[in-house]
Amino acid sequence: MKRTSLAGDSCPVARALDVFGDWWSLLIIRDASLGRRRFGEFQASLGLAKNILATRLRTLVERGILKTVPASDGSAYQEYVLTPKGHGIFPILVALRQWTEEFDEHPDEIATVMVDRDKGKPVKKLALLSQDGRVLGAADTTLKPRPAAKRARRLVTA
Amino acid sequence: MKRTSLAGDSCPVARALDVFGDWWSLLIIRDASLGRRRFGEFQASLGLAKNILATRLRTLVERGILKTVPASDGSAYQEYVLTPKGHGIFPILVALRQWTEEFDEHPDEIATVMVDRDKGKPVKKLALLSQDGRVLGAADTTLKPRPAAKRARRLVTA
DNA sequence: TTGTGTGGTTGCAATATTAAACCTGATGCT
DNA sequence: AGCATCAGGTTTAATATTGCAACCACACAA
Repeated sequence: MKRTSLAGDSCPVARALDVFGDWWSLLIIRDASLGRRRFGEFQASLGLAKNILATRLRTLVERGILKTVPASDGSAYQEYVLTPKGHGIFPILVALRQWTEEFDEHPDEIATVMVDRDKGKPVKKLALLSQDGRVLGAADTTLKPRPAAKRARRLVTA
Repeated sequence: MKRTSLAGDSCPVARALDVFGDWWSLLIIRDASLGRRRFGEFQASLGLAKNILATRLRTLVERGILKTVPASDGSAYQEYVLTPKGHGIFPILVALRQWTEEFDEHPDEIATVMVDRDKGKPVKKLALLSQDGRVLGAADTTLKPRPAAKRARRLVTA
């Protein structure tokens, strides 16, 4: 009767959620992407129980989202930093942010705006483009079965 | 000792997660965006317990992500469809999908590819652009305090 | 070497998830 | 109309996860 795992699911959305789709993981990742690195920083920032934080950090490391490195201040402690796989989550954070900016009932409670570092101006909305450069909305897309490509090997060996 | 709510948080990422950041909601929304509408369809597709599905649907309706409409086949049952606020979640689903496509260890287990309906070709990666059209990565962005604008009213009345 | 901060682990109470049984109104069949 | 069945839930009870607080070990500072 465990919480059902989505790890084996064929839907890529479900597979992503299986990795960091729980209540806290994305917030930890957000904090990490803001430069937080230490256990105590995460705990203070998120206000979650220490045991929960400990297990989340452990599984995020196991799953290759975070890695531990020796503390940057020379002390014997360790720090948690994003791997490339973890940095790849950035667009998801942006998408979540932009959804709130557009649809939240109390946008005045949002504390920050994402700006480009160079000019300091707010970024544009994430754009989904076709290969020939058209902007696509949900209605302009469909899902197709994935081309078999590598899966063929299994059939060959069978 | 309830599950801590993120509703009042000032971070837009947290606010979004508070609305649909639990284990099942995003998958229900994904299904809805694929055209599933009926309780039984969701249940069969997701394989979750019916009581959980019932409560999730109820809260998603309460929060303005889904709305109920009379069944499209003329029967007396109701169906669940996305509101505009719900359709706005589409980019988040795309971002999750693309993360898995890029970083999953077993990409061969992904069943589908998102293509543009016109040409049938895979869509490009979501792009974050500055106002002058440069492509931005995480490192090219910062967060700035939100311009006070409407918040001023509170200060005035104080 | 005594004290304090960091980074956890452990135990327990509260809450959430799950599966399965049950219920109710709608639909279909004759 | 009368009966069976289906869609869409609710209820119940077992199990799992969360949250809090107390505890612990090591690092570091005086």
